[in-house]
Amino acid sequence: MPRDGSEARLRLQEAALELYLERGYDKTTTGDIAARAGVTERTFFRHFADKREVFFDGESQLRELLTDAVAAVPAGAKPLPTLRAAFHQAVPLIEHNLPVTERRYPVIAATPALQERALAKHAALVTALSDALRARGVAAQLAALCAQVGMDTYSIAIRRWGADRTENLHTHLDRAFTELRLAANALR
Amino acid sequence: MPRDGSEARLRLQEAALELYLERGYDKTTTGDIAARAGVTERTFFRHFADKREVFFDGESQLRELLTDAVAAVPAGAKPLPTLRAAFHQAVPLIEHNLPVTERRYPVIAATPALQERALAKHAALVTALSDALRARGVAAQLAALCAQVGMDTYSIAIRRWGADRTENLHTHLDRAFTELRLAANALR
DNA sequence: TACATGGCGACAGTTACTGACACAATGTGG
DNA sequence: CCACATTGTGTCAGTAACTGTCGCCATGTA
Repeated sequence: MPRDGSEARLRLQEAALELYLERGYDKTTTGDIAARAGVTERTFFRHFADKREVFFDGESQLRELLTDAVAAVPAGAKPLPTLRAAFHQAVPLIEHNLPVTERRYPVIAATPALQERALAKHAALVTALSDALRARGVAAQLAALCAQVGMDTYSIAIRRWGADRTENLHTHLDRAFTELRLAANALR
Repeated sequence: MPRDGSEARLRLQEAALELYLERGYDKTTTGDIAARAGVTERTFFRHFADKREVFFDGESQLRELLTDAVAAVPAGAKPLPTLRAAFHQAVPLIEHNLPVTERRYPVIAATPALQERALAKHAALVTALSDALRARGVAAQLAALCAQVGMDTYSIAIRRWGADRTENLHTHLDRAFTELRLAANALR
């Protein structure tokens, strides 16, 4: 029995993804996942809080990258341009994760329970970005609004990129933020 | 045994809210809720899909009101102004629901499982609004972006209103949308 | 070589949720 | 007024997600 449980953790994640793809989320039990990973069900729950959590990983990595990128933007930049710049910084990571993301996509699309968890992860990123903006001196209320709106624009750009890979993510990102500016300009 | 089960349904909702407030979400079982409502646990699951769903109701009412309001906005209006007008139409309903909303708030704030479900309800409203915008001829991609951003701005206005009741919801709504316009204008 | 640490298996237990069947109350057609 | 279908409910059995507890054993350290 290895002292380092990270190997078992990785096997569990891979086994879960495979089984969710093969049989669907609802028709695979946590016992199934554990068996394929070569551990017991109890060990599964030592590594992951629940059956949904095993599906989402590396989110902390993106959060750190984004908050660091926000902090690194030159002082004086406005909130939304700051976020847009941070999202551009994250493009390489997103591109690197694309193969895994593409495998996950059909599973999420098919199971509401995973969609809910994805929304929760999204919301966690929003609060992290809001905190990062406040650390730059942005007023709390404005930071919350911009973090939410910016994150949504970012998500939509990624979604569009996934559906139309003929243009790179940077282009989709700039286009989405431009659409946001134009749409918001129609207010008043 | 009454033929109309809507009474039992209402009792279950009230019982759930009371118990979640008294003991917390995690420490109340579905059997507890059913017992207080005077029915069996099986009947609970005939009325609600799961332990979280009993907490959220009347969401379909808001959805209908908002989509109808979007459809009623004069043709030619841009997406975000359309949504802002629809949100203003919904103010009386929100004000009317305030007592219930205030009771629910501390429970949601204390339990992640309910926060997730609340996010899912929010997302459902976003897609409903996106569809309503497309029905007005807005391009699909723009509709998705505006529905998301508009709904977020709406939610933030409601949150601010809840924390600062010295000004009415209409005022908070207009202020949030103005902040959105100004923040987005800084993009380029 | 003794000891502390930490990941793991084994096992029992709680609880959310589902399927199947029976019954009772109500609305409907004759 | 009497079949009869409909519908909400109770009962019971069963599955599966998750938790607490204990003991084992492999590894890192004195």
